[in-house]
Amino acid sequence: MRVRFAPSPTGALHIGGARTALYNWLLARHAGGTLVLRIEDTDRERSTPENVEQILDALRWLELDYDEGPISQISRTERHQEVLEQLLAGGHAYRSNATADDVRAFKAEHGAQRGFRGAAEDTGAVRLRVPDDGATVVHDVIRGETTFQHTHLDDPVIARADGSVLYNFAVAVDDLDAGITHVVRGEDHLSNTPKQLLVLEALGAPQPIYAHLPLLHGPDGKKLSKRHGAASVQELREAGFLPEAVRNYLTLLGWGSDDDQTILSTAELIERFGLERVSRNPAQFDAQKLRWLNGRYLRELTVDDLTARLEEYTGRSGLRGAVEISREKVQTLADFWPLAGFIFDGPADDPAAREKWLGEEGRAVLADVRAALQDVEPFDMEPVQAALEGVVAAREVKPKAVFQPLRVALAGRAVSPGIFETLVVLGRDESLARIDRALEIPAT
RNA sequence: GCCGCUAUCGUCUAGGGGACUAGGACGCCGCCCUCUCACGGCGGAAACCGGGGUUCGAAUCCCCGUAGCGGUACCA
Repeated sequence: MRVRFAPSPTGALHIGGARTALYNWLLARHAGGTLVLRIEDTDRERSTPENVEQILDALRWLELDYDEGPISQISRTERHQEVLEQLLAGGHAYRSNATADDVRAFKAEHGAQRGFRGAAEDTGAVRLRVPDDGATVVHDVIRGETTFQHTHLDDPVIARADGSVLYNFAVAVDDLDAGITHVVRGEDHLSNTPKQLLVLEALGAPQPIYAHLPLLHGPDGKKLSKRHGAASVQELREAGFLPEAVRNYLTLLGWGSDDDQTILSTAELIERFGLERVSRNPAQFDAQKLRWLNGRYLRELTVDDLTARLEEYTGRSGLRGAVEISREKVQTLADFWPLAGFIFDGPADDPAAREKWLGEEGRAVLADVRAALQDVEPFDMEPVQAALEGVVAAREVKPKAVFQPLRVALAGRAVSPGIFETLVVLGRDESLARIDRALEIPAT
């Protein structure tokens, strides 16, 4: 099996493209086949080296490796010209100066469902000659057979007047030369497939096996964009998702295992993925579910691993203790700092929390807490907990009445990791200092 | 307009003529756990687009309609 991923470098790698890459990768790894990476850069206006680099970077982050390439389509210009001449010489293609207006006029005259046929000229763009009769049938693993009547097809332009080739021609030739056995790509290419098939047929070449994947949409059914949470791999990364969780989630968008299992490691995905079970309906990207899944993966990591990833993500170091007490409470790497940053940067400023918990009553409690913590020895979970529970018992109040004022004193907010854990991570000196500071600030 | 694809809970899906009073997951709601927020556990609400067929019997097969999406570029 030889598959390929062929993005065009006209922007960042979008989630839909990432899923296409992932499916091809899973297929190749499952079958012990070869994944070829080809950069479809025949649109020279929109293709940039920066975009190529971004795509490669996204694939690296997703940990999707390829076996051949990246091959630039532009680098194959010579070969394209050769094949073009071959088609021209064989009468399968012709030059024509017909414009889009000419095509429209033709249809106005012959009916909209009648495909455009041009007359051969000495100059102009190169059009592929579509037979007048018959049909081209696309055999698709996912969709079955789709028949395209030739009479409905326009003679497609396969090379511009300046000689540069167009997508539907280049893709057919490149897949052929690369020995691609399975073309797995988005459904938006289904309608173009007969054109590519016609090129192959004119060349007397065999057909690859096709599989057109359902498209991905945003929560509103529209094209995926940033306001849906993320549209590109880069945005996913910045949002603090783990590549392994993204692989799991993206695979599930359009495919389900036979037992409908949700959490599947990459090894399991490789083991179980197959084209037969790919869905035919478009799927909507659901950032909520990704978050949940990401949280599951996050909690599977060892503290050391998670710490390393968070230190890379935040650019800070010495995070281990804070990570250890926060991991139950975060779903993404991005959730960590808002929750635990106070440990390093000092208490947050939340007037509402202060007002609610550090009034007269709260401060009185805090004073007791301070006294109780002062002599705790050692300053570890158990003794600290015992000391605080002593305050609760002595004051005959609900635990919350003691813990919340303390929390606000330490974190500046009403939400934080567990209070005993937080105290221990901060240490006695820092904890007492923060309590003192809270007591100094006048009640509002 | 024309050509084509698709159609099960809000979302991702299981289902491939009787096993369906339609299963799972996210989300949502309730309860439990509980120092906040989470995590975890338990329970609940929630769907076969509409209409015709075929059949003893359709979520499952066929047709029509409708809707969504894609293509219709000298874009990819």
